[in-house]
This record gives sequence, C-alpha cells and structure tokens, in this order.
Amino acid sequence: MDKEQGRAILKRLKLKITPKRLEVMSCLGNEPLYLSADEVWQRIKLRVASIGLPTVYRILDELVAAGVITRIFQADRKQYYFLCTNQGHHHHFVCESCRRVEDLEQCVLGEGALETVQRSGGHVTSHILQINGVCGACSGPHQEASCRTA
Amino acid sequence: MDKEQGRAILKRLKLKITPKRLEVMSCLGNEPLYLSADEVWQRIKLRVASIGLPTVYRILDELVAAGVITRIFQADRKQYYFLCTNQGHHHHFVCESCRRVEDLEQCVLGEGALETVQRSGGHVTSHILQINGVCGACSGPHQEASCRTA
DNA sequence: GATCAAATGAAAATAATTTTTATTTGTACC
DNA sequence: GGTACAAATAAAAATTATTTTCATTTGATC
Repeated sequence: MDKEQGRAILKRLKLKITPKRLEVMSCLGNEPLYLSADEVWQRIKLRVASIGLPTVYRILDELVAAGVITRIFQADRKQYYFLCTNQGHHHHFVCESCRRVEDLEQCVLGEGALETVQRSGGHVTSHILQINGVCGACSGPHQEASCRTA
Repeated sequence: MDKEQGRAILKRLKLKITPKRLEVMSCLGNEPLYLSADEVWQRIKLRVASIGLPTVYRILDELVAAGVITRIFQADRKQYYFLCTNQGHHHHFVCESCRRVEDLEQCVLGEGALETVQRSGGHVTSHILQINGVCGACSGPHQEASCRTA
C-alpha cells in the first residue's frame, strides 16, 4: 500500500487527507502482521513529527467503521488491527506464533446458519469468522528464525 | 442449569466446589443473554454474602479456559460471556437488540478454509465464528416490549 | 488567500482488568 | 468429626487500554 492508494481510500470515504491518516494506513498496509493501537503508534512516531495515541485510536476506529481495516480477536483482551488490500468479502487465518494474517479465498460460512436464523423470523447483519492456527513457516522444520513466542 | 449440574462440571474440571463458582455458573446458565463480568458481579452480589469483582473475573477466566462458557465479541471493547448447556461443537447467533444468544445447530465452517491453510503447510488450532443480527422476537411487529437500545 | 468544519495534541479522566498479599475455605486423610 | 494443606478469596491498590475534553491547527472549498 502506497500513499496514492491511501489517498484514494480517504477520498472515497470523504475523509480529509491528512499525513497521520496516510501514515496509519501505510503502516498497517505494509505489514503482514496484525498490530495493536500502541504498536501502530510506536512505529508512526518514528516517522511523523508528532502524533498522539488518541489520534491513532481515532483513525483506527474510522477505518474499522469504514471497513478498510479489520479487527483481529485475541484472548488477551486487547484490540488488534490488520489492513489487507483484498476488498471482497473474505476472512482471515491468523498465526498464533508469528502474528501473520493470511486471506482465505472464500467465505466459508455455509447456508445452514443463516437458514436457522431466518426460520425463526430474525435476520443476519454481520458475522465474525477468524481461523487461528500456526502458519506454514512457523510449522516447518526451520521455524526458529521466523517465530516469536506469544 | 441447577447447582447439581454446576457441581458436576466443577468436579470434571478438578476445581474446588465453592459457592461463588456455583453462583457464577448458575447466573450465566439461567440467562439467555450474554453478560459482562460486571453484570455477573452485580447479580451475584445480591445472592452471595460477599464476593469481589476480581473473583468473578478469575472464575470467568477459568470457565472460558475450560470451554464451559464462551466469549461473545462486541465492538464496544468489553468482554461478554455466555454459558450454554449444549456441549458439542457449535456457534452462536447473537441478537444486537436484546442480547439473546441462540445456538446454531451445526458448525458452518466449510472445508475450503482449512484446505487453504493446510496446503501452505500450516495447521488450524481453533476458530471464532459468531453470527450477529436481530432475532425473531426483536424483528417482529411487536418488538417494542422485548427490545432494548444497544 | 480566507473561511470554516474537521482533525489533532495534550492532559486528564475513565473503565476494565489484573496483581498482590493476607486470610479463609474445601478436600483428602485420618 | 477433626486436621493439614493447597486452593480460593477479599480487599485494596495498581495497571493498562481506551476515551473525553478543549484549545489549537490544518485541509478543503470557494
């Protein structure tokens, strides 16, 4: 993700094109791992003169609301974020070892679930689907170099 | 869920059978809605002489780790909990309006996702799947009585 | 370039959650 | 039923993530 792509996204969302927003998008967009708000902040601080953590939170919230970035769910009760350029509806595989996020080609949500809900008169508005595991690189014989202990 | 069922669960988990643990299980087990740790605490305080919020958190953590209760994911960055007696692998439909949680009969996770991961040498350890929407009661013509504004 | 709403910084506040340590309580064993 | 000991809990304080507030700055539009 380069600045031009970031600009285009902000323009589409009718958000002002500011250096901070471009940096947050660039940071997440060039990172194959999911990051916390604090981690995004730490990385951006090195490149942008001055940016506050609340601004990072605000930008992340906007981008999540707009569907540009995705929340990653972890048991540690912190929020994590990931940006992927794949714009179609899809879900993610998340490596427990190295934090890498990979796209799953298709939405694996079957018909059964939706039918059950609809039969009882309700309707579905969204769903959360995240596959956790250990990626190929971390499972392999030489995993020492690429892994971190969570 | 009655006390006997709670006792059996704790015995199976090799946890001591204490009044607080039984109350937490009874509270969540007789509640068709998901609750926050604080909400569980508020309800239990009325029935148990003295219980601290940290104890509620500890018990909830134990029960989540043991797979007895499930976390419900919400955008408000708080943790919610739900206990269902259905012990098989399954997932939930969560009503955005009334907080009701309903079991989905089958796991709707298809083969596609797992194959993708396995092809690249990784393996899957767990998955998160939650369907959000509005339940039949809250969608119906007389929804006023049963709904709450989130 | 001027205008104005939107965006941001900085500091403080909030709220959820966790840690610590002393005390209490179940359980296993007698 | 009584005892010993590990496990569980209370209470208070600490920690940490996140949000709010308000004054200031900045980007978009004209």
